[in-house]
Amino acid sequence: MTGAVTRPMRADGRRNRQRVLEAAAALLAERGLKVQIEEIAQRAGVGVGTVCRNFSTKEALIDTVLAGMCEEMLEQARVAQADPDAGHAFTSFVANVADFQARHRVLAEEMATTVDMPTGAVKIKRALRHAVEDLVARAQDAGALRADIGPADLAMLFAGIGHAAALAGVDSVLRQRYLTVVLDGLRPIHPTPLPGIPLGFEELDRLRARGRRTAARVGGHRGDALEGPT
Amino acid sequence: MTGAVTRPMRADGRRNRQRVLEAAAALLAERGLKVQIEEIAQRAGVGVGTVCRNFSTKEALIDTVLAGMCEEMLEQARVAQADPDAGHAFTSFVANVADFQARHRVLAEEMATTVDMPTGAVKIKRALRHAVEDLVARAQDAGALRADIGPADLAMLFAGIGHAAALAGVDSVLRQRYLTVVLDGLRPIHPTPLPGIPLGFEELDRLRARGRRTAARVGGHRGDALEGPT
DNA sequence: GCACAACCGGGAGCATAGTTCCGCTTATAG
DNA sequence: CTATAAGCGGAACTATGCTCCCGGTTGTGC
Repeated sequence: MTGAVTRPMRADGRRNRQRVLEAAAALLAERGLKVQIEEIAQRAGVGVGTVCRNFSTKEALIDTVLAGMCEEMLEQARVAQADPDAGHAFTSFVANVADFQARHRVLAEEMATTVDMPTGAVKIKRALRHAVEDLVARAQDAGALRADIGPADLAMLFAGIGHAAALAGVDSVLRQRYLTVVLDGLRPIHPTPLPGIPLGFEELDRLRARGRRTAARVGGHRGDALEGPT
Repeated sequence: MTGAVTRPMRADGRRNRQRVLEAAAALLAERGLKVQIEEIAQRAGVGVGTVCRNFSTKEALIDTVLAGMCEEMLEQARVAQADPDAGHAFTSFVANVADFQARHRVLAEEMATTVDMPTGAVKIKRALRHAVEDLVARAQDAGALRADIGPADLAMLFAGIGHAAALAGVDSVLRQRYLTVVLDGLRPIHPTPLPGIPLGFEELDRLRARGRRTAARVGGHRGDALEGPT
């Protein structure tokens, strides 16, 4: 499958690649998509050429980083699935994802502006979806989650929470506040029925495929502008 | 006060300026911040030169558009304030803002990525803040809104909702779903107390000022993220 | 109707950021 | 130890998009 058999790749090369990946992850986490290749190279202690040799394009690099993050999330989903208390499994998973998003600004941005999952992360993505479907279904069976919510609804809400979390930045207390509000809204005791029907991942995909065309990977370049409706 | 008295500005010039503003608003709404000046010019039926003469820079143009949007929001806040039912006033205002954000992708994006308020919209912003504070306080007095929420908390949640709404795109039903979830979470009947204290606008400002340039320097703080309510 | 200057269009110029290329360095095999 | 080529750095190249400018057009006052 790999060319590794014929040529094991030089040791220092492999090390550098790893350092680039780490530097990229760190910078993407704290600065978002607008980091420059040169910065990443500098942080990794290599030249830009090295970065570009390992990752033919900036997008490829970002995709690789994101794929790693997806794997991490999947792992958290697995942990949650192992929890015998379905309600707790669900809330803790949601909390972990929100926390994760807050720490990794890129992810939040990605989920915000675009939608394609990158690279060969397709497999991971599918696994993640199944895990989420399972967590949702079990939480609903256990009466810990309102029944009119679908797994993809959750994905959308994740995006929203992650967004608020990103704004809250380092303040984990604020993050918890908003997470709690949403979780309260997801409890089954609520009188207000949701309009429409629970959203599945297929519908979400269809919806996104349609609504996109404006989604670019490396979005706005501008640094500053406006504040909210405060 | 203005120089308008002495020099009425040529009629066609004024008309063109207006058309540019409208084109910009439309394109920003549907495509976000990454629209190009040239596109705007084309849509307005003028040359790029005309755009740049009226608005010295792209940012200035966007700021102007945003200022207009803020005014619109303020108007909606006023309408809500006129409602004698404090609870209904609150929910309808929130719904309007979410809807507004969904229709104007820029606003959502702006709220997402940046924070500085542009232009001389400062006055409008202040008025908007006071209106929101009033709406929140009255809703809480009326027992329609949980007491441990501050007006700035709301601003943060707005951002989250707006984000989810932007993802939902044109689908207003989906928008309604997520809005309902959050509104349910904001009801006062909830058992889960929110951590921290209600967020005021001053704290929000401070937080934002800090968190912006000082990028979230988040190492791996503890392994266990947020805990589910109970 | 005429003169003046405000306004217009769109191409040239400039800044930014990603990608490519090439001569030098250095790990690795024999 | 030497030969070889993988890997390295960073300058040059390229592409994109905002801003400025100039020659022509057109509204406006007389």
